[in-house]
Amino acid sequence: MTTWIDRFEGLTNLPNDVRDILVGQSQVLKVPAGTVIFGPGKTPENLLLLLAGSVRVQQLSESGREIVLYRVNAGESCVMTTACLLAYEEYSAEGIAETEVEAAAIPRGVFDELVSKSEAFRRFVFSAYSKRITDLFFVIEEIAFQRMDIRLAQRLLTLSRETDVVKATHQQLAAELGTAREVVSRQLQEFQRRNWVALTRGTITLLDKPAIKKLAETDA
Amino acid sequence: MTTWIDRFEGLTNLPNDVRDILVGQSQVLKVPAGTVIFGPGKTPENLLLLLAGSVRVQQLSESGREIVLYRVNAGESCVMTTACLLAYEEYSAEGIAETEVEAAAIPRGVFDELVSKSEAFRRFVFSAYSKRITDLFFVIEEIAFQRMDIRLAQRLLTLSRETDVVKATHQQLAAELGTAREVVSRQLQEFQRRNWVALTRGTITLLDKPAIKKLAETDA
DNA sequence: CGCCTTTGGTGACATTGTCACCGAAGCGAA
DNA sequence: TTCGCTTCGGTGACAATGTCACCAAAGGCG
Repeated sequence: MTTWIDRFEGLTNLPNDVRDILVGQSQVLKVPAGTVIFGPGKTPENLLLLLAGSVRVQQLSESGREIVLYRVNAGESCVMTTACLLAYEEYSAEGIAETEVEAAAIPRGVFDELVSKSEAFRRFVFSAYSKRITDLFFVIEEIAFQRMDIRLAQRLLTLSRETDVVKATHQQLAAELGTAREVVSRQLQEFQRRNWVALTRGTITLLDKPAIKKLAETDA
Repeated sequence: MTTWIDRFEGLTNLPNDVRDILVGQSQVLKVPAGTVIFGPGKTPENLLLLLAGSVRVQQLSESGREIVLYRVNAGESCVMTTACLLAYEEYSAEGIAETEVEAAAIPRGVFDELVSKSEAFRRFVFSAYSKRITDLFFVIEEIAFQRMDIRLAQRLLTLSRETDVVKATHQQLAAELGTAREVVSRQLQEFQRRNWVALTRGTITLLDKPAIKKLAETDA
């Protein structure tokens, strides 16, 4: 029998008893876009394994500025939810459903039981943690050492996916990169001047992806 | 009987059988200052629990610049070593013994066994992961949003500990903060002009800690 | 249509990063 | 000791980025 489990690469080889626990004790749920999955004052009770949609994890500073830390996509687990369960310290990050999200929710107790019983599940969990940590290392390196025009080019390519359009305000792009709106506006104007993009209110159309890609890969 | 285990807050309540495994299957070792504990091309075989000394974890960029991510102190575990064991992706961080380090080394297999058998040990491990992740969130927030003079003031206070002296070159301080030497030099000159510090080759003497502290806590 | 909110543009300025280059401080060997 | 080398720190010019105040255009809504 195939279940949602098979969508997770790290979980395909679980023994049957573990699969049964995972399927039987968890619940598949849907949350609408915009839902705050976790955040200050909102501790999740479950570990989420994303079946569809994506969750944006971002940091809010006291000064009101934001920065996107990473995204959790279908087939990945949101380990911050397990981290939150322990709530080591007050954290200031929050996770928001960017699209409608379908996920398998594993209650805390079941999570603990699975970690105890299954080596494969342990691997899955620790591997997810490691990935997030290396993601954060990457974010730090980008912020500290990478030029803003290169980071913006990279982000535009990421956000456009297979299309040529990015639906986002300059303010939202600034939050993606942890910078100020004016900086994004100026960079986009420069890209426009080079005929790389067309700008309209709320959307950036990529006219010359190869050129943008070339900049994005500068020194990478 | 007291063992090194009692130096770890999260491990004091382990059942006896788990304690026995931990003590019997691990090895206490010492490494000299400057040893690279883990890093690109150097995968550790053990989870380290620090009994004495400290490990500096830092990121190297291709361009040759560095930034200190966090430090692991006595009583803490170096979870990056477990992350490395899984080696999700190639990581570019490295851990270096800042002082002589005494640590309990838990082999990979024993670590896995303990995670499986003991709920308390699981808590300990996940709590350590959570702490590191929140540490990294903090680093990101600092880099992205905090002024350099404030960050330098904070770092000087941290590095001086109970003394009034920081033994470090401007270059080393720049690596602490992920900035350029010139920036550190200029900020220190400004501090000197205000009679907050005295500068000699390789050492910064803090003359007016309260004033430095006041700056460090600006808007905190 | 007119009002209002959101979005983006602009210039001035502060802060931080980069580059090229220099001089001073220490260190070791002759 | 003195010479020569390396490391450390200082400096000015400039580029890139962040901040602030303010304005104008676009779109939504009654």
